[in-house]
Amino acid sequence: MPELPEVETVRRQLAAAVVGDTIVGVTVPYPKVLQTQTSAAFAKAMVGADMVAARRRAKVLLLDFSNGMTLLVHLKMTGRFLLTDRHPEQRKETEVVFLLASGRVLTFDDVRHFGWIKMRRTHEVARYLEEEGYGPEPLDPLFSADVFRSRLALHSGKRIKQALLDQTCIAGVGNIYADESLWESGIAPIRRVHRLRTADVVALHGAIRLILSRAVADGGSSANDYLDIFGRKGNFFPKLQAYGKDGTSCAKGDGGILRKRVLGGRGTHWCPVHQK
DNA sequence: ACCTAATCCTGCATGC
DNA sequence: TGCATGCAGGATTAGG
Repeated sequence: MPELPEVETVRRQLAAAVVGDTIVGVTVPYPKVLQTQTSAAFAKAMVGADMVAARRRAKVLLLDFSNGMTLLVHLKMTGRFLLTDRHPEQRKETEVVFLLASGRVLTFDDVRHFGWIKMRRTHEVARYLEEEGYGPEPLDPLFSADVFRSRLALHSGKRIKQALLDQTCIAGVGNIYADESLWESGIAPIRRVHRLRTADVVALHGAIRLILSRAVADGGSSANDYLDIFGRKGNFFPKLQAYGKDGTSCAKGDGGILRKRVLGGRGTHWCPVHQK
């Protein structure tokens, strides 16, 4: 399920491979994915537009076009862009097809139809994001432990796992990297935020940045469905130490057996020995 | 203020 | 083999 590292990987690939190309045709086999336009209006606006930038905020891709519009794309769990040299075989999960001037085809697929695409004027995107209230970008150099502490203070009564999943607290962290960061920093997911000591916050801050940057460097994790725009899996999955590791012994070497329980509706994995 | 359940949706794993 | 069940989950929302 795409989180910051997976979305960032897709962003980089689109920036390198698609920016500069021009959309020459659009079809929308699954119009419900478009949250702000009809298929006809969408196609009319996009045909002839050049992709001029691929940005990201939280888990949202921001694709800027020369027509002054930006596509905001959320992959949710199974959304994916796929870039191919020639027109792909028809797939029932394909939601949007972009024909490019280069002759290549970019599709947006989503088996579970959770993802969405919105269109906004590029100059209004900053305001849109402001209204969504996303928290700081964890890999931003300005995201210090102090900033993290002040964000957490807005969620003081929650369990730390749920604060990490709240995009208004910190942006881009999802279920996998929340569990990994808590495992790395030795904090139990059920801990209340206001019970965290400064040293805990500093450790967690460092763990989030370390793990997310490593995962970005590895092209993300393919735990279930994630594929990049070339249909390849990410390389970080084998490096996960907590997610999906329930029943196995803790890699910290403390003799703990990782457990799993549902917390806030999300499968949560942790080591009962070193995570306190 | 916080919690859980339901919702959206399909594929896959499990169990009988 | 085939059928039913449940589980996975990002984010939002309704209800407790």
